[in-house]
Amino acid sequence: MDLYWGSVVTPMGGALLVGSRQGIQRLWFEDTAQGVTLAGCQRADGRAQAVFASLMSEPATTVEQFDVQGTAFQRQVWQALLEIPLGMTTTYQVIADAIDRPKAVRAVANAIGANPIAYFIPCHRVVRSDGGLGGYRWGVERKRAILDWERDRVSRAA
DNA sequence: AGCCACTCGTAAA
DNA sequence: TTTACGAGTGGCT
Repeated sequence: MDLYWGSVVTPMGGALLVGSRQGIQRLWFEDTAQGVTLAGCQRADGRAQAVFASLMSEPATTVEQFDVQGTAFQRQVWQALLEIPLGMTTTYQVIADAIDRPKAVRAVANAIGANPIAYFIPCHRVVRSDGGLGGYRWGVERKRAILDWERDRVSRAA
């Protein structure tokens, strides 16, 4: 199997990263990482941190860059998330339209909630059509914090 | 069968 | 204007 795991420090707190030779499998924020199974994984903090750093400087653009498991529908949704630019937000409805399933908004939201790779598959950039923030598996406060942090980063770069 | 990180139309305050 | 509620909707367990 050849799975490794390690702790990494993200701008919004510690996280657990699990990966294989094919790429990251999961990235979970530590304070809500209950349920993550590390059985059969070798601890390799250095490797995890290197992969993390590389993704921070060069964001992924396709789901193939990760070793994620999911249904065809979920992978399609996650791919759409990777196309949202840093510092921008979109809505659940826009994602549903983008994958050509305009009526499956709710299913899209479920798929987004099932995203196994926090932050790098940017589910935090999806908000409600009515202007509300929507939900976040790791707490809406963190969702807001990530969005603020990203906007700040973009404005500094400009 | 039942659960949802949604959305829209309608209605009441 | 804002808030509340019902129904439509579809993937997933």
